[in-house]
Amino acid sequence: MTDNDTNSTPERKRGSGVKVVYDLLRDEILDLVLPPGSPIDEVQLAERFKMSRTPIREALVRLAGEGLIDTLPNRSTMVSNIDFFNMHTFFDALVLMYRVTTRLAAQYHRAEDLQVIRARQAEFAAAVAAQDALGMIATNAAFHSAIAEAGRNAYFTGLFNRLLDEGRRILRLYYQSYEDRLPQRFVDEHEDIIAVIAARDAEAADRLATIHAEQIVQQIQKLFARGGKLDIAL
Amino acid sequence: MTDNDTNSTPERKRGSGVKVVYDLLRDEILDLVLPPGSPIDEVQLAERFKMSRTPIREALVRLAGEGLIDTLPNRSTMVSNIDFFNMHTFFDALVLMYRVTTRLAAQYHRAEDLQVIRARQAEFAAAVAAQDALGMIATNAAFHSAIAEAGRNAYFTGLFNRLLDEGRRILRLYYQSYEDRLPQRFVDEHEDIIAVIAARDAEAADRLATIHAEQIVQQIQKLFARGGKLDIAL
DNA sequence: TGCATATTATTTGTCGACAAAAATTATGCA
DNA sequence: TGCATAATTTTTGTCGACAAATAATATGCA
Repeated sequence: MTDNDTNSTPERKRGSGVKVVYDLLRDEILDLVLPPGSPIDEVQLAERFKMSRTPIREALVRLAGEGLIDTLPNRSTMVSNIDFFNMHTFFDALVLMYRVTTRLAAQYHRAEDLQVIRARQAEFAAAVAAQDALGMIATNAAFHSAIAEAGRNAYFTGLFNRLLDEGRRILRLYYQSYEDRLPQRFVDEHEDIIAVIAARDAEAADRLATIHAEQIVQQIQKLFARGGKLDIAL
Repeated sequence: MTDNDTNSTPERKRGSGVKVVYDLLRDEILDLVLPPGSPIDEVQLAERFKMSRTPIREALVRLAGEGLIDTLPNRSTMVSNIDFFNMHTFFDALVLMYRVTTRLAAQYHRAEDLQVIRARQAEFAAAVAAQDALGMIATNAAFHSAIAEAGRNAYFTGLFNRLLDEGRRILRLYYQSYEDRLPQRFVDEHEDIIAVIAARDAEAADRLATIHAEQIVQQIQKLFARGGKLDIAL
């Protein structure tokens, strides 16, 4: 099965290889196309992407740095597991980042930020209307990520985006069982959040974000039963 | 100065190369041995560590993932700059993480955690007594990192350790000018923090951590003048 | 001399190959 | 047959080399 068939230029732009592999693997992991525990084979990926193992390995190192894959020293690499036992730490962090980023957005956003946020909200509403579960997950994350960007704190957006990624995996699990559910309320809450951000009301933003975040956390917790939440008043 | 002296086996354990390079470069960056803007030359590092460019590059990819170095696509790599213009985002994140990690430590710590924390505090006190500026910076970070570990939230400890790293660079700048200063108060405040953690008083832990964090922030801000702070009540 | 273009040099990204570790299978002995 | 040891296979970590991309330098022309 020699593959030097008719292609004249097997050329892809230099340096683009890692990004292609990284982006695709990342999406496949977050969408559970590669479920937790899936083995990652360098040689196999090299064949699949028609490149040597070097750029593949660089992409894997990056993914490992973000905790999306786990690498055993001299042995196998696999998609990292979802830590159900410590799920509460995820919820604690998610709620706090929802609050902080929304609050900072109310304080520091500029006019153009609101346009982006409203565009994301429109996409989310469209996904909800279309009953597109995967689309809802992705656009919801994009919506809140846009809010975080308006807050202009790279440390918070960094952690938050990571949490949203992990949430994408968890929600993917969730929506596999429930399919489509409780969406319209989220759309309405998003509108309220946009309003208080536009009004630069940091306290209200904090309050609404808290409610919004705990709402979604509770929905997920119904599935992965477990008690207690971060007792932090702000 | 050829150094293939008497050693028969120039062999270093397989897979250990990246860690050596990563750890050393990381320390040199955080201690400002490699100041922001320093060029990173792969070939030069390969010669220095007597290995090929492959493990060097992997170490660099990791460092880039943590934001410690910046990589221009097809061109040079250099130690990332300290973003003085957005220093307030650093302070906001640092204060919040001080609070959250200390609060969680009060809630979730175990007996053995306190032993570790007290050991770190002893090391910090020793560094203060010895007027060892570099030691103070490192042991102070280790002390708070140990508290964060006791809080058992990997998301928070991840961001916090990153902030402590960045703080190590900034403090290194700070202590270069002021040398030794205001240390005993920090030692005392540490003791108070340990006490409220041991008493499992989350509210007090939050309060003391806030004061402690803002204390250090204000000291640094005196140098890098700039107003405003995260207006978040908790 | 001043500037645009061409040549050279430097550095990065990618490749194929080899060796070390671990896993897997085979072999030998009781 | 059962188990310890040895051979084989598989997969990872490392290496040296080459080519593309950029920077630095040289060349030619007005």
